[in-house]
Amino acid sequence: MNKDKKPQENTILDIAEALKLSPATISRALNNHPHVKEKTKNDILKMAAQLGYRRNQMASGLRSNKTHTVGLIVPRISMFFHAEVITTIQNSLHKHGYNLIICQSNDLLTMEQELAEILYSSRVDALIVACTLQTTDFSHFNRLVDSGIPVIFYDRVPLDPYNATFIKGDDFRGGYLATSHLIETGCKRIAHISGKLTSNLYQDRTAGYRKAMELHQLPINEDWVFHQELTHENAREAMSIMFGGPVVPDALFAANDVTAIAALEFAKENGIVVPDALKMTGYSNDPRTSIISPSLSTIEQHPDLVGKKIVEVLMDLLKNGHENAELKAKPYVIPVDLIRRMSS
Amino acid sequence: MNKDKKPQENTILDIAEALKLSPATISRALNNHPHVKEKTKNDILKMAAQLGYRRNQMASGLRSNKTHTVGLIVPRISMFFHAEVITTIQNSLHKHGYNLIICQSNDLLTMEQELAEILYSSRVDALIVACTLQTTDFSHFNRLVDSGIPVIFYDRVPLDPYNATFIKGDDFRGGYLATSHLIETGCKRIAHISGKLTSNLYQDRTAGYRKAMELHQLPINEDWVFHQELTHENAREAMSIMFGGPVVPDALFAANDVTAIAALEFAKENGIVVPDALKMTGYSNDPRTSIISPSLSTIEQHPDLVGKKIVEVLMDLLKNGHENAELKAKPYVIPVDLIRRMSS
DNA sequence: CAATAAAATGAAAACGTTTTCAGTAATTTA
DNA sequence: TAAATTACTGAAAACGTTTTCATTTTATTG
Repeated sequence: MNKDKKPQENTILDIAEALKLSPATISRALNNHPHVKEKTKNDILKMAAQLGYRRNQMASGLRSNKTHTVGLIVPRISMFFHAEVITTIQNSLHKHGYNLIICQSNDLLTMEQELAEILYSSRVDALIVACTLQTTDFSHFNRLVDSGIPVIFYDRVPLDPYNATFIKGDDFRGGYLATSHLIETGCKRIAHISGKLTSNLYQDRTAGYRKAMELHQLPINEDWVFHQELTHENAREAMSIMFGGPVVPDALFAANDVTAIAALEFAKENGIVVPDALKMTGYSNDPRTSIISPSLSTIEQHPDLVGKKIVEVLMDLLKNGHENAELKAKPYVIPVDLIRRMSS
Repeated sequence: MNKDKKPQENTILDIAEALKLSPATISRALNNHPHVKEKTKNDILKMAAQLGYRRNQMASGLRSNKTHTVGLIVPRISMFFHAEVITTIQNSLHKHGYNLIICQSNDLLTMEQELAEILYSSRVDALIVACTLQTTDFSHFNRLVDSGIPVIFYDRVPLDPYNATFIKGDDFRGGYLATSHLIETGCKRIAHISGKLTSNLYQDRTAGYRKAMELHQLPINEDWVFHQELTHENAREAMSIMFGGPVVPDALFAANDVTAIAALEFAKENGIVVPDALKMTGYSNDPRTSIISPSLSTIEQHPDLVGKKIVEVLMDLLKNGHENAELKAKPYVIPVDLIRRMSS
């Protein structure tokens, strides 16, 4: 191993000196700027490799005001959907030569605000955000937006018109598909456990549910429509309320898989046979839904497509700046699909 | 919103000018350097807040050679264990004022090498790595180590003596616990599906298995010990080999949960009743293991403890430099626990 | 072959901090 | 009160790039 006193980094100046060229030329060659002779460029590249040169991102960033780093704020990376989206984003960004700083808000608004500040002062070139469920005010992103840093929202996106790009799944269609499917299998008394309506996700999924019911002229029992935090416990609670009554549902559309799984467990424990007595669908295609028995029907959100689209839009934004107003105007909607399994 | 032509960033110079002080003093105050008068410091802090000042990390990093950013290379963030570890790392680093750049190698050695290069040139202050299963040569990290950048390995760690800190689960004990448990429930013909022995993980888990068998004077049928890539398909293949023979195992210790789940599915499909005819344990406590029926016994690796320890060691390394040779000498081993469930 | 245009290179000034060294103000000591 | 400390502040030089503008070299044209 290197035993020199100073394992000094080789800089652009070292290359310049070795080749009797100016640092300016070296810089240009390294960024393959058009106006540098082919031969000199090759020489420079060769020498750079030989000296083990690595660009100092900080110096570069300081001067050019570009970090080649993108920030990401997400509620929790352990949520399957997000993990998949992140993976895709990361891999595609990598191809474009960008780094990704991933931050978790733990679904806490204060954390989200703090992270936005930090990423701002880290001078990320762009920011990708999946909001907290509580986020209804977006002023903590203003700083970024005002500074001309592209901010892209996905999945959980602003409800009010906000001057940023966003990419979302077709939650309305998802709700509609899930509910229609249950109706087609012959169910008439369809319950729905959903999240708080502060989030676009649940507004849309619920709207899809209502639309499907309406189209098939089925009445909605409002006692069977829940808007609550989608935890395991809340799901069991809702189930016990519904199945404690005189009339019980014959189907359940759960707005996420955690709830569906909890409901299924409750059913199994209480002798409610799924799918005979109760048919069910979840939402997100969490890996657990295919493992549990009976396996759960659910909605596939195509996290890979979401991730791809995010990067695609992002690169466009970074290249062409914000001139392209059209880009910001229209939200991108990623299609969803129903996955039929044993539970329905 | 700000409609000025230039929403210019306020710098340290703006604060200096506003307060008729020198930039040096501002810098000191902002880094609460001891030698600055309490009153001036307060003035400066107040003015900084008023001007909405945010330190420019790149300028700061360029000058001080510190980025306050830590790199992380991990095979896949969607693996439950890693997702949990990362979450803990991120949250604790955040408290210390550090950012985390998370990268996925997709379990590809070439990717790992490339990422190490990139993170090096991004000048991360430290690097945390969970290696690829194929990684047996670690020279791509030399560059970092030689430059004095702390490199910490966890989970999948170098086998050969390598000049870096590492933190691992007690895989030997995990293998031993799982196997002993199966033996205690009365099993005698215990099979073992494990990963390739190029990784410390499987070397140790297998060693634990062998030790337990030996201590209880049970013979090991080497046809029932598999070392293969731990995929769904391979697991089913192994099962079909074992259960195609004249004598069949009465227990299986699978070296990860994916394999255990696949094996359990195979058993269910082929009328092998778990746990009556076959008892099983997995490894990692993936959320799916508690959902599947029968629920799978497994080994809890305490990802939160792993994450905490990583950051603890890292901070020590960053503060005290590498002088503390003792730190590097001894590997940190995080305890594991057996979780008993219905499958055994 | 001169005149001009185009291509390739260089000199030097940024970018926003931190830090060394020196200097001034405030405090203590003799 | 002068001398010697100590506490605080400032001037200026870094850090390693990129970029503007000027300059030199090379190619093209009439």
